[in-house]
Amino acid sequence: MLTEREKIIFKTIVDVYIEKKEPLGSRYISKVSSLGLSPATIRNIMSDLEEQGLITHPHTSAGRIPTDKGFKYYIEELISIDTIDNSLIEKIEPYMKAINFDHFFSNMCTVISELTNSMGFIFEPKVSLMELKHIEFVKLSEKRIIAIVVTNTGIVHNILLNTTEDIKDNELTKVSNYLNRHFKNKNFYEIKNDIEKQLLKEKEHLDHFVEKVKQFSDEIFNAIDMQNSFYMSGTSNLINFNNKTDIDILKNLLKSIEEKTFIYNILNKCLYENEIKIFIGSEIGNEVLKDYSLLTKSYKNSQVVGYVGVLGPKNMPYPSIIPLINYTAELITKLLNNYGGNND
Amino acid sequence: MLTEREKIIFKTIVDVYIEKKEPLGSRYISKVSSLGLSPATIRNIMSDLEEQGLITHPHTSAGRIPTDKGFKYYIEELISIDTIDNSLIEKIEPYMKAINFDHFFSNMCTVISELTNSMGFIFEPKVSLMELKHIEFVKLSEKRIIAIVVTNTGIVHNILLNTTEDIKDNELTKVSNYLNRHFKNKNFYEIKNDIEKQLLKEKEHLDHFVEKVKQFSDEIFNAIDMQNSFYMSGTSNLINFNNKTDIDILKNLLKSIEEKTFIYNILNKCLYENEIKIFIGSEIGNEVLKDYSLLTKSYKNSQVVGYVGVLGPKNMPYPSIIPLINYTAELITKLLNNYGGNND
DNA sequence: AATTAGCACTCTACGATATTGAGTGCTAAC
DNA sequence: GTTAGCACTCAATATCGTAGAGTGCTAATT
Repeated sequence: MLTEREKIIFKTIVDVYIEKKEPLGSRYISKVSSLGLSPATIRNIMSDLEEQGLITHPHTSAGRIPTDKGFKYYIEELISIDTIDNSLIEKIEPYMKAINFDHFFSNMCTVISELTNSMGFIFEPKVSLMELKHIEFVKLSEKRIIAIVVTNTGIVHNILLNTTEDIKDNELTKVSNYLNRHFKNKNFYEIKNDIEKQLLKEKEHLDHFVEKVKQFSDEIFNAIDMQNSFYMSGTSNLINFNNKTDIDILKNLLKSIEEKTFIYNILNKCLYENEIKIFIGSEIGNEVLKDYSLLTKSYKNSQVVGYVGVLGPKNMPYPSIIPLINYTAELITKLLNNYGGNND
Repeated sequence: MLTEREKIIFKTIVDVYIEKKEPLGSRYISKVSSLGLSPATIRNIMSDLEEQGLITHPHTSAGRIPTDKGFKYYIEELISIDTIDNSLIEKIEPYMKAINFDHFFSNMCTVISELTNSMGFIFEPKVSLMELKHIEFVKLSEKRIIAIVVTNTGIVHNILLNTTEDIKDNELTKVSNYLNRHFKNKNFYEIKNDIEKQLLKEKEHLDHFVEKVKQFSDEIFNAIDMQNSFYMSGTSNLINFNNKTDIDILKNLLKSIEEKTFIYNILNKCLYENEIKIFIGSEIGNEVLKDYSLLTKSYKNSQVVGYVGVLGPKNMPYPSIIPLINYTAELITKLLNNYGGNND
């Protein structure tokens, strides 16, 4: 456990490090701190802090920097996360005008990345938890049909269907009417489970029809389940700092980010989490990202729907970024719920 | 004009430079070339080529590299663009399975970038030239409606509409029926022009209705016109080479690419071009891209619909990449025409 | 007249070496 | 408990020398 004085010194170290992004020496901290202690005393305290694993130094004659554990402690114990700054909200507002949800999500990514100087991302997985609002078929050509599915979040999915035979327009209308009638406002998980049972009931009268519905809906709901949308913006911010970065590491970093798999892995760990989750350096579980932090928060309808977050330098200004992510997640939640509201 | 011998030497220089990506000395070219000339002779020829502006050397004691003009000459005069290699086609095929057009376009970008070790992109602007296949409204909540528009290319657009009053479901159906009946298979340009005239005819009987249709369709067709989709993949390939790249330049490069404006500018120059267009180095018109080349070709329906291309190192293997881009553009053209075929 | 050998010259890349300065750790004095 | 002082460490930077790749020019060769 840290003494009060140690806490003050440690917080100063992290605060100044976040601002200056350089290792801090005892002389400098002594000057900057309000405690009026000499460099030698600061050195002793630093030595204690290092023993506790909160700070470290890159080499013998370098100043101290916080460790991953140090950042964690700083975030959890030493800073208060207040509400978001009003000036930030003003900067977000203009981006909220959007012509559809795709557009809205890209806008949000852009504004997050610009305000945080990091990479902003929004991930929209697990469509299974969404509810069907409307389904519609459009015939493109004789054997090509496009299925359009709107969920309660207002997001529009479309799936190409190839058929072996020419299906008449009125047949298609029958199928969509049937699906809309029976499955509207049910979530995809329920639909996939119920559809077989439901169809068995009809079996007696309409054989060919049942066959069609089954074939289509299997294809559609499986395809939608695989449609994870991933929006991101501000990748170039990741090479803002860290001027000594090896070009090879950088390439791997960009490749990692492009492939997104590490983000999927992280987000899987956050399933059903309500609070903002913070992964610092090695916690991200990716060697090339050891100098970065990832913050993410879920936005939701009735259940978890997706994630919004940032990936940025480990020494990002947490006290202002954390409220921003919280605010954005709430904003998206609010919007989705509004749009998908109870009236139909 | 070059002599036959100069052409051979010059082609050798470019070929080898593309392969080795290093400045070539006279000694090496002398060995590699089949002409059996001594380094001194090669030096004389090189000196002539340099006078013509086809090659240059980074500094006094360095070997020669082709200039932008040199690459242009090489592409236009010295290589034959044959058909695409079969092994490449085999690699593309697995990516053609897609659940919708978004998916298909991203797949194509990925495979292009992987096969060329460059950044692959597909740009889909100018929706005005597309034809309306189907329009449909889905009510999300009392004052929120989502308009879903399918074009003849099979691409699905959706637009959020905010209304001041609650519009009944059957009213919405009327509007969509009206639009589908009158404007199906017309292109967006025609629709925007005709809609006012067309509506005037109806004015007599249905006043409120006309108002609604007009308001909606203005909003919808303008919004779609602004929906330029830009797909890209393989950004990290742009820092593959050029190991001495300054980190700052790299950051600007990524930022440029993220903002895409330079690509828009380029593509505007290519409007209605049928042949593949090649921009080498400074021709791209962007300082940070002076060591890159951009190849792009339009894919099309009845008129130009979009562009597919790559951005990669200036010394990319043009003889294999050019056919690949040609093939991909044809592939997309074929697919779009198939899907949007004449049957409805 | 075209080609080539030979040589002086230029410039980068690389490694070795020295220097500077920031910062620590320890000890002894306050 | 705090501080001053000093020896020590190490990264960063600059300086220098060398090796090597390559050129350009001239004179010799074919």
